[in-house]
Amino acid sequence: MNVRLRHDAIVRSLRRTGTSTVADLAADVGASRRTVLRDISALRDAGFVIHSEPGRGGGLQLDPQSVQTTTKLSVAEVFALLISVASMRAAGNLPFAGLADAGLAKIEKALPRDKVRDLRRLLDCLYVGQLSPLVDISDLSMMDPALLPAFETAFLQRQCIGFQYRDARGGLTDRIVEPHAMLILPPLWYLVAWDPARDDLRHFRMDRIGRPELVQGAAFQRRHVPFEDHVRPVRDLSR
Amino acid sequence: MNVRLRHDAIVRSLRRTGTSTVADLAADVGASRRTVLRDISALRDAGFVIHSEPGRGGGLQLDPQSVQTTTKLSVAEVFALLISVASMRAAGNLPFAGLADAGLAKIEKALPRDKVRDLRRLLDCLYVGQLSPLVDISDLSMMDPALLPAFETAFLQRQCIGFQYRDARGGLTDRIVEPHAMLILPPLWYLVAWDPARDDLRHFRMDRIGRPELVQGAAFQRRHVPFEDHVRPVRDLSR
DNA sequence: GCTTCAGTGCCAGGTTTTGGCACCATTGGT
DNA sequence: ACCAATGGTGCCAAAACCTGGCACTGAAGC
Repeated sequence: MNVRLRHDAIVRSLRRTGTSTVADLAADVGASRRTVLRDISALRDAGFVIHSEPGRGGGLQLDPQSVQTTTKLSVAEVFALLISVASMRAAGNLPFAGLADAGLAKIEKALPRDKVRDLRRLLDCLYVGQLSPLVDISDLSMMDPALLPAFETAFLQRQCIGFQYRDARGGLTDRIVEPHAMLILPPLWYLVAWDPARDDLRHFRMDRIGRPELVQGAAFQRRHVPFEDHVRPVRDLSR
Repeated sequence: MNVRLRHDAIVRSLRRTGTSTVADLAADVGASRRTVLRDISALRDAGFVIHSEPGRGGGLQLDPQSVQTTTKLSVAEVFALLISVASMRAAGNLPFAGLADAGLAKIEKALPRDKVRDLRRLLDCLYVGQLSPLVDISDLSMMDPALLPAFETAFLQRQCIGFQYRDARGGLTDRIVEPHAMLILPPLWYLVAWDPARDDLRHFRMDRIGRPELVQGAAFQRRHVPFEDHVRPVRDLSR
């Protein structure tokens, strides 16, 4: 097992159990006691605060304060993984097509250890919160995943996208918009997009969007306009 | 020298010199030609586009675009991850926690088939796009990262958070709100939060928020209200 | 005094990384 | 046509690193 993954596993285990002994951890992550001790030492070097108590009833305990750091680290790891997926996708063709067994094996081996620091820096800056306890992410009834690839392409290539939209009153309209962002407010997803026809920034509920398709050759009209101009209308949101 | 550091060094060197040969790189980072070639291969797997030209006057060249592309994709996927990790962190034991853990562990092992499907589904479902070409992620002038930890805690622990807010007209008000989500619409960040005092959902520009602090003991008033109720006002956004 | 625990030092075995080598393909110059 | 410079690959042995076992110490509780 990879060192980094094992470190993560240890941190997760500690967070889950609260307190556990080195021997338990070793059994948990499938490594020897000695190795776990080395890992603990490394984690401490990396900034994790891990309390230890010798003697009967003792054990290791991860300082809850440092859990933030913990999460960042593991996020960084997963993120690294996604980057590799992304690169595979870029190299290949279809969205996530590369996620075959071979691809995953490749992820495991080939790369992204060198990316991790960059990622961590990114993650320090990029953050999102959500009202998690109220949300079951696995309930995606409000969002049809099949829609996403088209939007992904539109976002990344600054292409306009057309779709049918059913508004709050049930009326159907055809839209061609420049997609800017997703607002994820579980369980609802909103597309934040500029509607050139209405010269306004609109929010579309993703679950009301149907039959999206890229508008070939229709790049953003505002391509060369400074972004500030683009975003200005949004100020309305902030009241 | 560490692999990761060497990869970094190679990328830096390539960026600095524009074009250089494998032999030069080897001398630069203090490794053998063979090792540098291996590193180049790894970097390519990781998504760096490195052009190469054999023959006299040839050499390696790092495609400046490719670095951006990598970043763009990463940003898109960070969101997805943060969401899953957020839920993982909060729930600790619910669906996604298992999936994330399993995903990582399996990858490490060379993966059972059935989890691959789950993982793919996870990746398919969690997604976000952004108008990347217009955005320089490193420009965070509009957002003070120092603010984030407090908000993270507030999100995750459903604690109210208080801050000073300078509204569009420059007036200062003190707010105590229940934070729901971040809307990231580069370069602006918005906090989407319920303001109990005004009984309304508001959008706050993060760059107008000052001196945030958790309101100890002030959990969300609406803690046990079904999420739908909570989110209903947002429908306004979708027009 | 015994047991349970964290922690350290050491070493043999195993795994991974590295460097050297031979070799091929391509390119531009002579 | 030939040569030198350059990227790229396969192979292998040596070097470096990681791991697990072992013996040990010290602290805490019973």
